[in-house]
Amino acid sequence: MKQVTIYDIASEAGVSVATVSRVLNNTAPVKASTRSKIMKLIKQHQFQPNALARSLLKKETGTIGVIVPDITNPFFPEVFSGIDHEARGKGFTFFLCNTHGEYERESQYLHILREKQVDGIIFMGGRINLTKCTPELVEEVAETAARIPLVLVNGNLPGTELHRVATDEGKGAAMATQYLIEQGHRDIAYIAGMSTTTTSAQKLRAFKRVMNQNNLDVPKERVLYGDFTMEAGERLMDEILRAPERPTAVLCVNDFTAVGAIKTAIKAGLSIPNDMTIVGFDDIPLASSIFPELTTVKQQMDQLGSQAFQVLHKLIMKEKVKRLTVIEPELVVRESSRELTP
Amino acid sequence: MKQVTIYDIASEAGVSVATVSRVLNNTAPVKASTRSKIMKLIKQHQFQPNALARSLLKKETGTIGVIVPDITNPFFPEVFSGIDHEARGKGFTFFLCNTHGEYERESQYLHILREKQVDGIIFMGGRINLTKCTPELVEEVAETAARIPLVLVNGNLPGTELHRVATDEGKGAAMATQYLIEQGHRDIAYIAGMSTTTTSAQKLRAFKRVMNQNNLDVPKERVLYGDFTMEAGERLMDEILRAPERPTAVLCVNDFTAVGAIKTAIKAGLSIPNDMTIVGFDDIPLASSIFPELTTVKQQMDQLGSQAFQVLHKLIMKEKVKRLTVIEPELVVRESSRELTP
DNA sequence: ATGAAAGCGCTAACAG
DNA sequence: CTGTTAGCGCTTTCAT
Repeated sequence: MKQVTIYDIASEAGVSVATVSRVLNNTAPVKASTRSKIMKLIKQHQFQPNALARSLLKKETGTIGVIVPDITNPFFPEVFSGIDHEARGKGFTFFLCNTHGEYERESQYLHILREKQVDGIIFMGGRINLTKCTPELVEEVAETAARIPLVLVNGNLPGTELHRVATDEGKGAAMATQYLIEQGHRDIAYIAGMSTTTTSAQKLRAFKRVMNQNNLDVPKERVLYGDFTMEAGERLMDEILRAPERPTAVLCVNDFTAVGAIKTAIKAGLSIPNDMTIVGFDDIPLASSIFPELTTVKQQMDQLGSQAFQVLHKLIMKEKVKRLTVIEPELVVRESSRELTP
Repeated sequence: MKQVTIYDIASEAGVSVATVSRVLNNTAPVKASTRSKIMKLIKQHQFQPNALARSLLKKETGTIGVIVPDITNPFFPEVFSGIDHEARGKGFTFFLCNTHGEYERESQYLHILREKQVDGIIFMGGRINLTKCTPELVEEVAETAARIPLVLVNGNLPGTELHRVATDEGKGAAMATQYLIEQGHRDIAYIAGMSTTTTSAQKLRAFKRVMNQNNLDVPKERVLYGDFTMEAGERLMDEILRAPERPTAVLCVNDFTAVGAIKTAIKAGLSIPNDMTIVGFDDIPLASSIFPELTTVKQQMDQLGSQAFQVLHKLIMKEKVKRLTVIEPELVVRESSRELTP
């Protein structure tokens, strides 16, 4: 089926393409009679202007690229939803770029998005979460950002001046640790993620700091490294339970890990929170779906998304924006934690 | 920063744009020396061809629209992931269109995707899951499909001949029901979704059929209607528990509902599966995250996605494809169900 | 092996 | 109020 163009409409209406364009965009007054004649033809032929042609000319596509490491991880759909919600009505459409955390794919997408002339890019996960990222990987993003508005979500690329919006994860971990201590816990373990990852490292640092401030020691064996998955949580909790002394509380780098930890603990015959307090991080929907409901540090994913879009939008509009937008974490006490009564 | 074009490269290299285009696309032999000269310029200026211009000409964008009702529902990211996985390497990029199940937004996106000249559309949720959909809503999709390859996932629009890939949900429900009966259950309740929805109605029909085939009655009060959410599951289980007689098993329209049901049951002091068997549907990751792990009917979401893409791709390539692709459901027995021993 | 030129479908001056 | 025309950046004959 051949695409009908503005020319077809114009000639059939006996006017010029300019006139049709005018009624399409309401960009100049058109005599009511010709306008309605054109409108009728448009309806009749189901004419829809070709956005490519328009974008080519206007140098804007109304399209934004969203790069995520894994759309299957509920964290990202929540953020996406926040972006979408905020953008709704502003007429943007989103390319969803799933990278599986592979830097190679991130590079590809950065490339593709530029070719496709997106108006902006929101970048999450992968290389921007590394404690040390290679100069080439950094440079690539910086170069893209020099041409296209770009904002980093929950990440950073030291040495660059990129715009970013991020949860204060250190603060969140500190809050959780403080809470645990106030509840009487002294022997607390931390189940971390990969140590190469800022999201894990920041929390660990905050955890240790607060412990030390309270004159509590963090022996080496109380920090276990996993990979953010439920399986890691299961495995590491198993390790914890196998040790001669068992901590009274376990702080986890994220909710998945915490859920895995809880499962293993329960299967081992413990009662949560009676025998052990377990705290997560993120507050993904899963956290409140399990039983016992998880005490966790909430990242406001929707806020992360909507703020990211707001910043990006200002960048696109060439308005002034501050470099860093911080989203406050929030401790959500539910059922997996309790006060330690000796 | 002004975009550098093929003209800039051409003039700087002292050749015509045609030659540059040829090295870009490897579409005709170019003398090695000029080729490398051009290549160097391309690297140097970080030149990237404008995909809009190319697409305008070629009439293909390498872009596909994916319409989902709610990206926050883990079912859809799983399907998306399947699509993405299958499409990887074929060089497609995806517009993710989140409709919140609003028909109005579905219409908008159908419109937008056409304007943006996507090569194809994958449609899930919303109007295609209605037991009766208004003719206008049907027509709109049919009209789009007449111009752009389109496939329906887990849905249908009676009266049209659209391509679709879908799980045999009726069969899944039948399998689950049969399993329950074989396990000795006689008094089984079904927690449904909205009755206006095919995904709920099909399962209910299958449930009743299998019950009847086994000479079992399904009294009215054993079918409860909710809205697919965890809250509905909680509320309806509450209702079930409040009644004088309690079923020995509950079949749920989806996993969310089942999880809600389990939570309420546990809070009411029941032990699952000892006091009651609960079965879900879908097998989203949540199903195996909770404790006890959920017995459920697995929809192979990744298959749904990859098959949908395969069908769409053939449609795009104008190859022959069969109208309907069925994905087989699979009963996954885990911990929330048990044999009824009198 | 390379260049000239004609569009792809649309918008935006510029002229009436 | 409306038409003419020059591109937007690229690909693709058709020549050379």
